[in-house]
Amino acid sequence: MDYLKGLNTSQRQAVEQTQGPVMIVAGAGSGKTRVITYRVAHLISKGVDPFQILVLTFTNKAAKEMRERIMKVVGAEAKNIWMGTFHSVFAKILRVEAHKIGYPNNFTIYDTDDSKSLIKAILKEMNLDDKLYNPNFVYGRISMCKNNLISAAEYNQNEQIQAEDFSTGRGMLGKVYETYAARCFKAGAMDFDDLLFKTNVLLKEHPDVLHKYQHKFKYLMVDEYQDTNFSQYLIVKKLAAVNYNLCVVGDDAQSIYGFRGANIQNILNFQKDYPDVKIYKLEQNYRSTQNIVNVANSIIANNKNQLDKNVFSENDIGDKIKITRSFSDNEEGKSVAESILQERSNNALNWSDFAILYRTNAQSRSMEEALRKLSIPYKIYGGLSFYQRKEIKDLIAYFRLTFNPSDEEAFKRVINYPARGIGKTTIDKIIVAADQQNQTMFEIISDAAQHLDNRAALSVSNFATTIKSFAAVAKNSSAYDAALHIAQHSGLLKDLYDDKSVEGLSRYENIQELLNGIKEFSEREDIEDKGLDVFMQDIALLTNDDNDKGDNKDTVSLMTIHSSKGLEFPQVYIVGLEENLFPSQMALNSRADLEEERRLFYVAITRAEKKLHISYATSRFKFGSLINCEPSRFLDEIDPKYLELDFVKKAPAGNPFFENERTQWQSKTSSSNTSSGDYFSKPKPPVAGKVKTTSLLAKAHVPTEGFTPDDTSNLQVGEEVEHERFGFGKVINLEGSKPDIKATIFFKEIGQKQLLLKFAKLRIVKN
DNA sequence: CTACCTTCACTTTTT
DNA sequence: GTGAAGGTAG
Repeated sequence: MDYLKGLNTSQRQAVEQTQGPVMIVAGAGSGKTRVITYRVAHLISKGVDPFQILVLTFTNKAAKEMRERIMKVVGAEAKNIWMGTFHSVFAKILRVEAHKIGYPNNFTIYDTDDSKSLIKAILKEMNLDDKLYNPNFVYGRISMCKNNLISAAEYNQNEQIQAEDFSTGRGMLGKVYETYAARCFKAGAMDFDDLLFKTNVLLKEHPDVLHKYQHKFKYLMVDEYQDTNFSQYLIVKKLAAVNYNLCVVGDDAQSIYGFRGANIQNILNFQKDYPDVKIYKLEQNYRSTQNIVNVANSIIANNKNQLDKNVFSENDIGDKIKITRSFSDNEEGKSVAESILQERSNNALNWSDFAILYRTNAQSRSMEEALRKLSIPYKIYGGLSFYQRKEIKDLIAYFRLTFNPSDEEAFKRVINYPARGIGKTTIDKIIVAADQQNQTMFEIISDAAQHLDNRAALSVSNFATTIKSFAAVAKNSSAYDAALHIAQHSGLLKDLYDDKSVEGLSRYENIQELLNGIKEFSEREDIEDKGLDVFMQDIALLTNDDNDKGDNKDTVSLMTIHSSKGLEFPQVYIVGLEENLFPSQMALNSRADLEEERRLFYVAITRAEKKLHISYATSRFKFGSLINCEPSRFLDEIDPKYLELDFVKKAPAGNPFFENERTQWQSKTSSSNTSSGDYFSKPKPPVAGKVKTTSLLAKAHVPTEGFTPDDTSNLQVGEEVEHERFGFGKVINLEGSKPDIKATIFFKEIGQKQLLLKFAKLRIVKN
């Protein structure tokens, strides 16, 4: 057992304790992944069938990485382990069992956009104010309910919830939830939360199914246990209730998904659920310097609610943590980019040794700009994933509709894209008819003549025929052939091809890339059924990093702190340490939220191996206008002895961040303006006050009194006309023939315009 | 019905 | 500053 040699005592104990409940409390950088990897390898080497091992992770990235590492130890057998995110594993199980709870096994998975769009539609149909019933709020509320296993029926029966809703004027929320659930069901669709919620329903209502999986999975492991919500907690608890071989791994200090329903109590209370649990603490950090670990500890010490542990490092003491102040977000980007350039050449590092971490995706822009100006290669992780791009979602919507014509969101997405003359009025009629007849929208258009007048009925039933023909083609073709056929015959490919703008070109390329991906899938030899329907099944669960073709280019990494979890870099820059940004403004209302932000900062700090840089700006653009920023309270929580401030010669007594803010800021500004070698456009001094844009149409033309449009069918080039809003102008060209004559008119106030004479209301000015 | 223009909301984080 | 949504001219 070679692999056991490389482990320290507690790591090794955790690996060898394969029976019964086990909790591993793993501090940051303490070799957690190693332990899980070896524990699984150990199980297999002891003769456990990989098919009986279930490993649940939180992100696709973690699952992928772990599988690769296990593969290195135990070889190809690792492929047979059940390993994946909660969502993907239970989606896979539901694909087998869904019919037992009334869903088709080929159910669609609604992503967040689909869910919100459905909620908006429902609010509109119910005539509810979408300010009061903000779709984001409603979605969050429904999501929270599902994560806590509160069904729509229970929601409506719960007096406390009802009272609360009525008191805030949102008495219809329960009805919205109910309708939303019913519409998803009707569409044969599950949203993200349903994948867990319905798994719970399945296990509860079908003891035989529960029994089957309890016996199938003899060993369970859950990574990032601190991030589980109640729904996930209960699934795990039920599945483990026969064999009790449940091992959970986590770090309460790194619980950062509370906003998504994660319940930190799940890990804090694990011992209560399993009194005979064996607990192992991994406290030695192998990743970071002592300075970095100490800073992280000094931050997290400000939180109250946590498991007792003492993370330490025996690595070098290392450099102090460098704190940089800039006067604007752009300046911050510049200083980070310059610092990377310098650190790289001083220490002979690669670009990939650097990461820039931020609180919100919006912050990436100023960083990107600065990196680009210095020709530093970078890659942004997260943000809009490939599969969330409009054109990709459009094509996938066609696929979805092909296999599940009930899919309402896919239907609405493509019914009139590319344009086929089916407008809002027609769609509204379809919705009403579907509701009245209790049929799906697709059923209505399959029988269009019944519900619509001639012209609309024709275009709509053509659409239905097209989709049905796709289904026929898909049945007998490989995924790639089917996908290509659909892309072509839906008109989508042509529509994108015709768009020669820069964005249009990139959209077309994206579609090509998706098709290439499907082609690769079609050519895989490890899968038997290579139909497009199989390719489609989990596409909603895929995220950005699943599309990476493992191209290990040497680039600086940019990402949010959330997506950096589990990663490590020699040098880390954490940017935007400002009040209302980090901690986020949304987190200032409760102690629990603020503690979560602090844990987030802890996660960020502990990504760094050798050197940590922190920066903040005293002003930044938000919502397009400039605001002033104060340094984050978290900075004050760091013991100054670990810090190096590059902007204060000698740290003033007391709080080093607030003192003399103004004078320091001014000296920084003037010095940076005089510094040479400026690759940047002149730093713009922050302009106090508003930036006003003057609208061209600010003052509309006031028509001459008694304005009445003339008959313009015989209008001639050179004549002067007056338009109600555009003012006075001269006809400079006429083209086309009656009644579709198009006139080019030069208006004095607003410039040239093209107008169709049969519509335009013009008065001919007589000289 | 479509195209364009104006307005407004948006920035927490992800499966 | 950006993208979606709604309004309105053609």
